[in-house]
Amino acid sequence: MKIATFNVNSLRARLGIVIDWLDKNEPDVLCVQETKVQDKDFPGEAFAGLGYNFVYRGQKSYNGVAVFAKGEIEDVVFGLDDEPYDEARLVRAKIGGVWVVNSYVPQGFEVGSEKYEYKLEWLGRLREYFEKHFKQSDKVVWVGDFNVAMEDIDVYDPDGLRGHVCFNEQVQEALRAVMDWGFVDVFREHCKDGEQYSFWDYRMRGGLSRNRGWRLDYIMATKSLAQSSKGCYIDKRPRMLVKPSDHTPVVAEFDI
DNA sequence: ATGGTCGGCAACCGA
Repeated sequence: MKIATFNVNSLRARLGIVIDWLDKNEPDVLCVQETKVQDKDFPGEAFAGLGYNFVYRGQKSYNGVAVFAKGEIEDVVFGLDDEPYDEARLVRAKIGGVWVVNSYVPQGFEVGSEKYEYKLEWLGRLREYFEKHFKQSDKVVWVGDFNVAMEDIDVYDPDGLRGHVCFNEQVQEALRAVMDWGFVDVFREHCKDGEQYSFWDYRMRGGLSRNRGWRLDYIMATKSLAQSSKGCYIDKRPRMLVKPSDHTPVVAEFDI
């Protein structure tokens, strides 16, 4: 099973890129974030034409998640377990015997702000979510834009960026607490190198050419599932296109 | 170099 995650920064603006990527890479599952489209305007026809099933939940202007799969998508539930549910940031579904959880973790604005506190609380609630709905022995793959870089090698300038809303000990501990429920960082299992990023800020001049990036997009798997992973890679090809997202896809293959 | 660029959507917000 090949599964991918991609923050598309508007599905409609990036529709051609996403369709082309799906057509060429043929993942069994693609999870996307920041679709930025209301459900009534979701561009589903293009994906149906490729033979993909899909579920989605969006809102006006911001957020939005979707899951595309070759197989049946079952037991779909959007959002966390209590208010605010944030249905446009989280979805779980069962696909081919694997539980897929697609999340768009709040970015947090700046340390000390209400949005930052919300981000920390959100990660805390996500830990409870996994405790409630799954067992560590289940095959669970948790993917998405986590808006946290875990280690120094996951950002281009750790000393300059330390304290950033996506790179400080507090958010790292919050994400670590979720991971400690029972997840393995599949990319890191296969690649110990630095300078392996999935996000480059549009505002950073020459950010991509100088590789001034962050690894914010993850594929996590429960231990039994991670043991079956054959590989994991970041696909930078979409960043070479005319209208790239600021993120790029991360892909993992499992021998199941 | 205390900046910069996107997308959505109609003035700024979010990233």
